[in-house]
Amino acid sequence: MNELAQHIPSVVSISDEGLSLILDKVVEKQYAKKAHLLQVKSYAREVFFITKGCVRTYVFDLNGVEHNITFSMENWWFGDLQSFINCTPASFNIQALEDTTVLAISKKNWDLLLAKIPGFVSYTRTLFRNTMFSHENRILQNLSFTAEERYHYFLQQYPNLSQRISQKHIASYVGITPEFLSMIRSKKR
Amino acid sequence: MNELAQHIPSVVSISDEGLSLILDKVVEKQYAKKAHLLQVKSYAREVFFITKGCVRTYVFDLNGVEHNITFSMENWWFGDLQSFINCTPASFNIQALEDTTVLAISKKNWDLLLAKIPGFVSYTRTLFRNTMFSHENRILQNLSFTAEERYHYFLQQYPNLSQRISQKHIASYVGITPEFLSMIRSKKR
DNA sequence: GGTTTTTCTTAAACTACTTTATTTTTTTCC
DNA sequence: GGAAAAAAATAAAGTAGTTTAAGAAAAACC
Repeated sequence: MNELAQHIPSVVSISDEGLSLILDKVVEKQYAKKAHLLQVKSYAREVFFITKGCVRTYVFDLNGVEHNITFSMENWWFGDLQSFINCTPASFNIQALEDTTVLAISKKNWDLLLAKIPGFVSYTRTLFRNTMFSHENRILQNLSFTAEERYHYFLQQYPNLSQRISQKHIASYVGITPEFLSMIRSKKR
Repeated sequence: MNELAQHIPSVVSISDEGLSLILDKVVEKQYAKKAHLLQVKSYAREVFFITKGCVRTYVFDLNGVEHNITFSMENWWFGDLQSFINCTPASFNIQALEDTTVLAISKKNWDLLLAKIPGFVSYTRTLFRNTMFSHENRILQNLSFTAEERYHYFLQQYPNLSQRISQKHIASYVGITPEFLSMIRSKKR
């Protein structure tokens, strides 16, 4: 829980009681590499703060091809917020890419914390905003960058992650084939 | 103001006093076709609710090429939220594509309404969420759709807008050249 | 209302990226 | 630790989308 106890005060100012109430409401869970934390069409009953490992959020397109939308690693929140907040079926799959430890919070406790702890309201608002801003940036990258530029943007946005996950997954995130990513990489040396 | 007075209660339940206080704090403004409501590097001191006309939000990439990020039309909120909320220089340009009437709200009044009116908090939270969800969808479209599919997605997401704005701007939104959009369109008949 | 400017169309040559296929390297797992 | 499976590299042929150019249509503007 330590990681979350440090993360929240680094984003917003919050009372000690508020912080410990939040820590009270999260549950540690472990997932083996390749395990799924969420599948499309099921319900996202929790969102997660990751303390160890990494996960990918991905979808299948109409042709059955997988596309990685985001990666999440230590000290990031993730989940299918759309499904979680509106209680609708999930549109994303989430899978552990390494053995992964998370802190999970249920919808009931989420709403309870929002109602009781003003610091949690601003904390989550900040998280949402940042997510929105990074999405805006990503849309822009996709419109204006070449494959090679998008790959380098990935490298800087997810430092070290390229050593931890397969190129296949990076290529899917960047929006190209693994073969073409391989070409880009070999050109560089 | 009428349009906004109808829009807010269609999204959240709100007291009559709350609603009229909000209407009190917005200012109607007019912009001629081609006028700019915001330029990159200036400060977004207001966000806007559009009652007549339409605008585009766009950027220049590193090669000086314009890319349209979103269009906004009647009954939509728009603005550079990142700049508005964090008081940082804007990263977007916003330009009227028709003679346009908006209701503008300043940061000061925005914060005042957030503090005073719980209904405004949930209203804006809903708007932010929807924006986030539509961004997620757009990222997915960009990764998995062909140019032709993205064009048809534009047509259904912005009904009627294709009759109001030039194909040049649609092509830029879809992420292709006007020439290729012209080819896609001629193929269809 | 006619001139200028912008937008749209069409087409040919070109390029960034994909597809398919084969081989090599790395990882998984009993 | 060795067999099987998955991932990565390389290369040739194919395709979606770009570039350039030039003419036609529409819109903008004194």
